[in-house]
Order: sequence, then structure tokens, then C-alpha cells
Amino acid sequence: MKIGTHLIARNKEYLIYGISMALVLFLLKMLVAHFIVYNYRLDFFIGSIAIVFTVLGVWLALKLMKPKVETRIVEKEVYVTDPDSIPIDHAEIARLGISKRELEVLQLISDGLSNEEIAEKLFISLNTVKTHSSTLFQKLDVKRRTQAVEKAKRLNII
Amino acid sequence: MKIGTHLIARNKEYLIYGISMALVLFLLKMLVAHFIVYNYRLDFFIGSIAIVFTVLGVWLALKLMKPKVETRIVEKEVYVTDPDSIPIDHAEIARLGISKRELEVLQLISDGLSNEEIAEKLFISLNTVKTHSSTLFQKLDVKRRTQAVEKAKRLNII
DNA sequence: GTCAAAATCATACTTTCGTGTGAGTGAAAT
DNA sequence: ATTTCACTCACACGAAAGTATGATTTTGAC
Repeated sequence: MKIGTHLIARNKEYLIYGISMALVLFLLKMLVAHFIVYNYRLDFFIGSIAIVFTVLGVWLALKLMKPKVETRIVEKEVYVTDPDSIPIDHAEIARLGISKRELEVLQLISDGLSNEEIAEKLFISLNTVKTHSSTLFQKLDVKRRTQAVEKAKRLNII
Repeated sequence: MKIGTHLIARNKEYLIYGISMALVLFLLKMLVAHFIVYNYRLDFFIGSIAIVFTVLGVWLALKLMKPKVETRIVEKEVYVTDPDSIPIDHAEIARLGISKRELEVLQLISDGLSNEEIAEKLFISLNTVKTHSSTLFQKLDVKRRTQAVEKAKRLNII
């Protein structure tokens, strides 16, 4: 009894679909038998069936599709005494889509270097450093390098 | 040229579906014309069409649907240093001759605020903030605000 | 009350930073 | 083979930051 109800509930969509399909088929057969001329309207007839069942298929799929889960992260602060004991959150870095080079630039920014100095240290042009830091700021959702440093330290990515 | 390609790419699914539908219809008509007896196999015929287009409909829906999202909240631990565990070195501040106001500005700089924002927060002009930060940099013997923050944290004066 | 330091502001100027746009290359993935 | 992505670079422009100089006002100490 209980199992039966359960099964019906779990497969309700399939049941509904099956019944709908049977009904529609029955209806179509009635129409065929009584009103519709076989030959010259056959194309239209087939088209109709196709459309109806396409719609049914779409409806079925929409009903049955399992929703994709999206994780939302809530920060929870844990206080530690030794600053060096703070582990770097590689997962967070990956989540933000920060590349290796960008991370290097971020580290040097937090060391207080200017873009020019960073360029010299990494043997790349000033423009490249600017590009890196600009994309970095977007990924960190900040406007300035000082904010980037503040947020990066808060997120334990440097 | 570019727009054309773009449009085709964006609506590829629709195109494929349309072409598939046309092909299947054509195929069915051929079958009808040559092999299938109209009357007593009509049920089977209609059933086949129904199944085919249901499958197509499902496929279409799965292809086109934006995935349903279901948010799931996950707590994440963020390690931070206990602010109280690092005492502020007032002696060092005095030694460097940093004034009260300058220290305020320094703190706000390390919070990532722009000079403009600092000015608003302290109800003073932008020029005054610049003056403060400039003298601050001299006292800290640094050239930029990022360096100032780095050094200030190292010296435990913020 | 005087004096020095701190705090305020301005003007003008230079430097650095940051964005937008576009583009080329090489490596890895499909 | 084609696409995608990280990395590289350039140029132009606007927005901040920083310096220099000088001035006025507050404040606290002597």
C-alpha cells in the first residue's frame, strides 16, 4: 500500500506522460477514423503529430531535469595567533580563476613594489604588469592595488 | 560576415533540429509511400512518429535549457590573525614622529581607501590627505602607499 | 602670550596607476 | 585541426597618487 503510493508519487511524471500519450493517440485515431482524409492531408497529419509530441518531449524533459547545484560560500573567521601559520587557500585562488603569473604580481604588489619595479623583477614590460594587475583587480572585485592586498590577505591567498 | 557566423553559432541547435525534423518527415513519407500499409499498421506508424519526436523534443529541451540552479550554502573557514594578539608598537610610532592624524590616514590607507575616500571619511580636503600621506611616507621612509602599508604592518604600528 | 608643532588647505606639476582596445604567440585540451 | 587560455605587449587616455611650495589656523607646552 505504502510502497505503491510511493512508487506512484516518484514516477508521477512518467505516468502523466504515458496517459497523455495514450489519450492523444486515441484522439488522433478518432480524428483519423472520422474526419481526416488519409491521402492528401497525410503530411499535415504527420506534422501535427510531430509537433504535439515534440512539445510533450520538451515538457517531459523540463519536468524531469534535475537542477544543477550552485555552492555559495559563507566565510567563517577562525582566529590564529601566528601570522605565518595561516595556510594559503589554493582552492580560493582556483575559484577566483587567478593564474600563476597574476599571483606573482599580486605578491609583489603586496610587497609594496611599483608596477615598474615588478616589471623589472619579472623581466616583462610595464604594460604587461598593468594588464595582469588590471585583470587581477577584476577577479578580486576591487578597484585599487591597496584594496587588492587587503582582500587577498583576508582571503588567505597570499 | 562575422555577424552571420555568430548567428549561426548561436542558433545551431535550432538549425539541427529543423534539419532533423525535415529529414525524419521525409523518411517517414518515403516509408509510407513504399512499404507501410495504411490501414492496419497506422497505429504502429503513429506510435513510431510519436516516439521519435518525443525523443527529439527531449533532446531539444536538454540542449537548449539553461541549467536550473539550486544554491547550496557552504561554510568556509577563513584564517585570520587575531587583531588583539598583535600589540601596537606605540614607542615605534613616537620614534618615527608620526602624529595622531597621520596614523588615522595610515590606517585608512591600509584598509584600501583612496585619498578621496579618506578625505570624505575624515571631513578634510583631498589636498590635506595628500599632505598627510606625503609626510607619512617621508617618516616611514617609503615611496608609495603600498610600501607604507607593508612597512607599517611589519613594524606593528597598525 | 609666545612659540613650535600639528593640522588644515591651495595651486601647480609630475608620476604612477588603471582601463579599454586590440593583437600576437605558444601550449594544452578537445 | 581547432579552440581555448595564459601570457605577452602596445598605445592612448583618464584617474589617482605623490611632490613642492607656501600659507593660515589650532593647539598644547613653556
